[in-house]
Amino acid sequence: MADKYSPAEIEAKWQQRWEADGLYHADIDPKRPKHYALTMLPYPSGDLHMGHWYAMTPADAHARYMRMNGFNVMFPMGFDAFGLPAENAAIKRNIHPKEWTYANIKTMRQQMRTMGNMFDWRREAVSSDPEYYRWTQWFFLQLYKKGLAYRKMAAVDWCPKDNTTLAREQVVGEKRVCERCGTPVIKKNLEQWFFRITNYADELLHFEGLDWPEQIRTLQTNWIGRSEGANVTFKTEGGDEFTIFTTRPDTLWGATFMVLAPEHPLVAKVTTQGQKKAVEDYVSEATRRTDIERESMEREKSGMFTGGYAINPVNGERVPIWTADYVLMTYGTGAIMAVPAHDERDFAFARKFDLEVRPVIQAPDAKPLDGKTMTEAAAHYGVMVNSGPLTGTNAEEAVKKTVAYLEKNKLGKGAVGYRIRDWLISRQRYWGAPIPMVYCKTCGVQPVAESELPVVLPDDVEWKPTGESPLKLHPTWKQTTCPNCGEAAERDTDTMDTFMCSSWYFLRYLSPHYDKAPFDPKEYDYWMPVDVYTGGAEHAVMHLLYMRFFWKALRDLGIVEGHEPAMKLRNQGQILAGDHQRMSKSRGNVVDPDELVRQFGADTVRAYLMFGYRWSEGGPWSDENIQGVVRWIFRVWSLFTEGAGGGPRNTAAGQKLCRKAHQTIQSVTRDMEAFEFNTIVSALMELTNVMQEAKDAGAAGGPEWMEAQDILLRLMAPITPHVSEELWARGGKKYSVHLQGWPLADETAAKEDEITLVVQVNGKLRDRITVPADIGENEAKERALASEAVRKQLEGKKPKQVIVVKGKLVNIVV
RNA sequence: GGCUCGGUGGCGGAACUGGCAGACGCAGAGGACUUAAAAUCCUCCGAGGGCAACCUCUUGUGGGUUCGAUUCCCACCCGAGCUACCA
Repeated sequence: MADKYSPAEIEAKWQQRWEADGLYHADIDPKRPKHYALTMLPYPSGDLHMGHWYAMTPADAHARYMRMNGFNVMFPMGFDAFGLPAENAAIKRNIHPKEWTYANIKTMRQQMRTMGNMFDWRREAVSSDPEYYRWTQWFFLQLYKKGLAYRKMAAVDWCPKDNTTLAREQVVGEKRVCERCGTPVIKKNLEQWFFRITNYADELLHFEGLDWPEQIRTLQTNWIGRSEGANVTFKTEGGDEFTIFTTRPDTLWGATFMVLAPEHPLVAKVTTQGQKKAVEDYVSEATRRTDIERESMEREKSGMFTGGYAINPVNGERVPIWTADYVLMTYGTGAIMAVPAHDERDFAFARKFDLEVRPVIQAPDAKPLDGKTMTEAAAHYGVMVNSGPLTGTNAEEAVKKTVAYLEKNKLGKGAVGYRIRDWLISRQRYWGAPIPMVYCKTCGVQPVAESELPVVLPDDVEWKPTGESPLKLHPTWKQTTCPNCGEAAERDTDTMDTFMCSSWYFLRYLSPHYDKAPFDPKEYDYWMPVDVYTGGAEHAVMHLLYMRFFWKALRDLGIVEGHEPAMKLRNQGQILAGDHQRMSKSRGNVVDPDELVRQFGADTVRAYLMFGYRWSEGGPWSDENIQGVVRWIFRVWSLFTEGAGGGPRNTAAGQKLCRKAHQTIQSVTRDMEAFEFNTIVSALMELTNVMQEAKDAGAAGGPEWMEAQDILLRLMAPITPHVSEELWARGGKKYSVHLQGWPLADETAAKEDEITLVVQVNGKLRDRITVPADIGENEAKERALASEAVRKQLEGKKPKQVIVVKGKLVNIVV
């Protein structure tokens, strides 16, 4: 008698059994090839939501697939527990961040267990544990010693709501808002810690050997923003040298004024007595403007003539020097030559202040440019005109020849500019790893001794943000002694950007409790690098870039080997609410996975998330579509638990089933490799349908039937681990289905012996004929020409050409 | 403005290397079972025309290459993401 499919019962049962047996423990085993499957770890900001399920369960399915293929698979999980999300949630509820975070971790751990994933929980790492952040601090010290961490005063991005500085990468969107809370950021002059990610700008552009999505590589490449050009040294009339960066050295003869950033050190010096007041006013206004909300900033050009002049080194011309805030102190040299005829921004500036526009590049087939009448800059390349010795040089070589000319005459040289800035890692927040540095009145900045780590984050702090670092307000915490001279000194009271914690978490999974180093070298040697990394594309220029930088820095420190931490990257899309909006509590459109698990079981939720969407795309949640998967699992259940049904043995049906089963192995295997889970589930549904047909035809119980059952359960095991295990056990097979090998397709069995040949006339479908699969070209042609429908179409006309595509079609051209 | 990705039935989505467009599902229609409903099962299901065999149209729009284009090329429209005074 068939009993009812009861997911709640069987899922709990198997989860307990797997746990008790340590079925998913990943231990070093030199006899088996390893596979490190990593999925991005969650912030413990509250409940586990649909996005976590969508990211983690297909990743789990793939990890399980690798395991069935003979790999020793490690699939660890942890919590990115420090940082703003947890802290803000805690503030809102007036609970201490530590209490809130650890309570959430406890709940989320339980929720994650209901997914039925093959996480090895013994390897769990929590970044807010002292045994974890001890090593985050240790890494900071290593970077500091290598000169990759430095402190400087700079105009930095500040979030007025979260009361902290942010890295450039964490300021997003048109309105330049805080990545976490959406508040427009402002600029503040502060002394902060930075990591020299710019040292690695060039290397980070290289993705050789990495199987990463094009999209991520493009985003990172654009973010790094490499541009080639030249540095050219100009002299002021007063004799001071200053260097400008340009990507268009070929326009050097068209420079009609110079622009210095308002913060440029030379501004004060070149300013004449007559312009002094006006320039000082402009500079202070420009500096103040960076403090005002960015939103109100207009694109209208502003600037002030300094009264000073520079000498153009290529032609000795006297060029006026201006200062304007459209030139940024943080890019290039903070100074430019302005070529209004060929640069949009310079053009707008020149028109506004009535400065000369002089064309020096001419497009070959266009009317000669006239600086007086031009209405927009001509930014294209072309033939150089009015350019002294280089006049006549054409587009392809103009830039190169100019650089060569500059170098030969010692006027400048080729140079490369990058858009990326150093990574600002200081945060004026409580819930993070304290920066392990000490300030001594006599010895200056001193690193905490490694033996003193971790610098423990105190609990008894007024942790609500005030704009000052909470640790600064603690009565005693910051008081310490100088590691160098032993006199009284003060600790750094900022904490580290949580992206620092997540830049190395995959190394901590190797040995989360190891206390001699950040990781156990034995584990490292076996498991690293990460073979497959899965997660959201929104981390393209944050976590995914930081992580690569961090790894390269560790490599140069001799801590790790190899150039990249994760070889293959796959991104999932986002699950939206049914109304195509992002799920959010404020919109009230959140679908609770716990509720769905109660209603349908984890297997159904897993299978639906894999079936309903192209994984890389995501899409809106649908309560209706999940019904298809509910029915499918139920049909599979019935197929295995109901009696074989009577009827005579039907060999044709059995053969068809056998063929379908082996074809399904082929397609599911192919799609697993490609992370295309939706077509995996539909292929499994098709196989189920053919099994039903075979059963109705009386083939149940036969050898093909038994084989198909075996194949279906193995193929389903990664997708729906619980029901597969249950039906596997009920079939009297050896525990566990998850320890079985992935089925191998028998090519001969999968082969069709008859195929449908498409017959076209002039590329239009006219007939379909059933022929033996191995039909020869000539015979196919003959049979097609013999077709009734074709003869009707031809009306006696002679075919001009007949194209035969083996196994596919015959096209008759008249 | 720049870069990137995408646009296929009422809906989610298939289509491997240029070769039957719409697999697999959802929703819908009709039928079986039932006192009835739910569940389940069977049939139909891109649009238009035709009693029918069948014909015509159809993968954002317009061109092109090809025996043949959802797939390749060009232009344009629309949407999403990233970026934005980066010289």
